[in-house]
Amino acid sequence: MKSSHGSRVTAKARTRAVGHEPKVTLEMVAQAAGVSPSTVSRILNGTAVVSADKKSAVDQAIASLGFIPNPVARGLAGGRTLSVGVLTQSLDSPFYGVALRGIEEALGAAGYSPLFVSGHWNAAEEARCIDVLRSRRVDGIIVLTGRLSDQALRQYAKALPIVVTGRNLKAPGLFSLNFDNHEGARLATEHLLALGHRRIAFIAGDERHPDASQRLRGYRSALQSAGLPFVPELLLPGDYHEDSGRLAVERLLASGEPFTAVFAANDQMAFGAALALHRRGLSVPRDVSLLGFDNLAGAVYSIPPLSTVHQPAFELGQLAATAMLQMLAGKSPTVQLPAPGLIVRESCRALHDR
Amino acid sequence: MKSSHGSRVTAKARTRAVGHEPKVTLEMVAQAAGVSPSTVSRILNGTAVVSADKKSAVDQAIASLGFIPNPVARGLAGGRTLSVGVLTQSLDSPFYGVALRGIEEALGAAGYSPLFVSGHWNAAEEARCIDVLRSRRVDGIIVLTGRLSDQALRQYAKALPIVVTGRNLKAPGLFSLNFDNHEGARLATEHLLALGHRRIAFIAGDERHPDASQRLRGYRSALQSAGLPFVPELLLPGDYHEDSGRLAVERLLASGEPFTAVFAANDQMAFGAALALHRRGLSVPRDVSLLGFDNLAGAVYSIPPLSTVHQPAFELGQLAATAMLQMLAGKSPTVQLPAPGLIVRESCRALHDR
DNA sequence: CTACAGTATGAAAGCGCTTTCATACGCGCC
DNA sequence: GGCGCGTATGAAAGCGCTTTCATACTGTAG
Repeated sequence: MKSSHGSRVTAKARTRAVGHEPKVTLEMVAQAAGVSPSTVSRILNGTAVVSADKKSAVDQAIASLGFIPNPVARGLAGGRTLSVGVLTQSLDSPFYGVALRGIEEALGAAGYSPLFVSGHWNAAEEARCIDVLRSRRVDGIIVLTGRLSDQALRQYAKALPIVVTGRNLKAPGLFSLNFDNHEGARLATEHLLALGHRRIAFIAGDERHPDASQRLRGYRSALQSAGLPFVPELLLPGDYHEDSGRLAVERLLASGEPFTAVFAANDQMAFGAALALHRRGLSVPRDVSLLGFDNLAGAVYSIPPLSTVHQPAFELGQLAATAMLQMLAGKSPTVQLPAPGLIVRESCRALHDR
Repeated sequence: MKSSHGSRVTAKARTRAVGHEPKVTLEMVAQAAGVSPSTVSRILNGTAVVSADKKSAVDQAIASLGFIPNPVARGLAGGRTLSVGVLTQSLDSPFYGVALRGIEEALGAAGYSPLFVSGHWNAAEEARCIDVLRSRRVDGIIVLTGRLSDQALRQYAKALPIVVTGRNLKAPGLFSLNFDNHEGARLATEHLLALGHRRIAFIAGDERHPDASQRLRGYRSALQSAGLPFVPELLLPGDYHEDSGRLAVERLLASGEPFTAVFAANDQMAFGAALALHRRGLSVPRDVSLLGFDNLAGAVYSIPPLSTVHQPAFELGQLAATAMLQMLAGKSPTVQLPAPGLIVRESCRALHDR
């Protein structure tokens, strides 16, 4: 640091001069209220009983000085940072983006801040993200799906409260919030069945995702309940991205396998499928019925508007955050996700022939 | 995960199993390397010259202990937290989501973490967000558009480096990164003009957004250059959301005003417009040509694939972060956004008649 | 050979808060 | 009335790091 023109200017003084922030500290509050810093801290955190008159004096000092506790100092001293880490897979996912919003809202209302990191569906990267979060001393971590092993998660939960979505595992310090994907897929398939469809293609998601395999099982179990055989040729692999949906339909069309409906394991693949159908001059729903899963914002504006299974992304985020808050407060989470529901729009039609 | 030979459990693994972090501190590193904490800190930050042998001893101690500096303590002591605040408007925006990913990536590569907050297009809320960020001692703030006044931004920049997108203002400690919306809209309009369209409707964005009004001006200036009159009836108000696009087209259709093309100031409104057209049995591009702006991920999979102006959201984020990093390093940012470009897909057709 | 810059390093003082720990002050009880 | 005990409060010790400030130790000029 260069010392400047003769006069001693400390870094601190300089920041003050430039930055407008008066930087009120807890100590100043204590002084103004005529009490000790410990007392102020106790009032701030409700850690102990203080006499009513001191409390009011401190409250007043806080108000008049405009004191805002420094979360960084708090984090160092107390071990709590009032921040919770959120491990998501990508920030720009149309589905998880909404969940993040839910998390932010619920956390913010409680004075907590979320710290988002993206694992990009890669266990090693996710593990690195968790390390970042822990080094930043978050008070807890919300894990949105991802590929970390249950084992790893349980491990983390020993050090820090964890809320995880898309899994079913119980462990101390660990709460999981799961959506009934099986039921959702079953519902969707039944809808198609009820409309008279018998040859329903299914575009699956990556089977490493538990939710993807659950959806597949839901499809199969609806078929089975209807006494219909499972036709392997109608099961197309996908990866939850648009392009895999497009490819799947192209392959299906090329195979010559007859079908009257396509059920995609998520909306993004349904969008891709719609494009492939459109390119072949096939109209939805006249020639082929199309059904998605997730109820993304875009589903309303696809052409035609896509029928789909509603997955409550916003609530998912909100509830995950609520559960975390409950754990942080030492309570045992009680939240539960709403049941799946079908959203019927215009992409499926009833078959009258056959 | 690396596999260890045999069934040996490392000490680290064992401590983890107990749920007790090793918590290596700088002091332990110092001790292990036989130097003082100050020296370790100096090596970590490159703040001063240290002899080569001590440096290597420290480096080795760091590696073998697996030391990770505690950002919280760093933040308290040094005033730097290696985190930068990002004020976005909503986490689940298809456009800004991508920008956030760019920011995360560029920041992460430099060891910084982003702290996202959403202002929801509300100046008061944005101001509150900025306060949160400052109380968390971020080293700088990236502001993605928003409604804060230039004045307020300049003010903030006195205390903290600021990078802002979607504006053109110069101030000390403030860097702005702007996309040429006017040119983009001009380009797009010219494209329609070149295809023979003469009655081009324009669905505008909220005029309070500088970019929205720039796009409108681009549209008008292209019209003017072509010697075409500006028809007020063809200018429809919108708010950048899908539904306003739908409504705009419905109103336009109801008005009876003839038109052969619709240029929406962003893709989201174009999607809404497409739906309204579809509902009226109008085909894109056969009956009406449709052009968007932004080149959202969904534009590729809309039906038909939407021609649009490419706005480099990812680069925008990346470059904003890079600029911030440069400012943080005491340099003056040099980054610049790429020029607008038209993405021609299948939503516009050439007019041969008339 | 002493004196004086110049350097690498260590000791120590914080950063702003939380949390023991200790102290003084009642209070009821035998 | 002395003893123990519970209670409100303050003093002080950290949390893990950065950053003066001071100190040995160079090397070189006088």
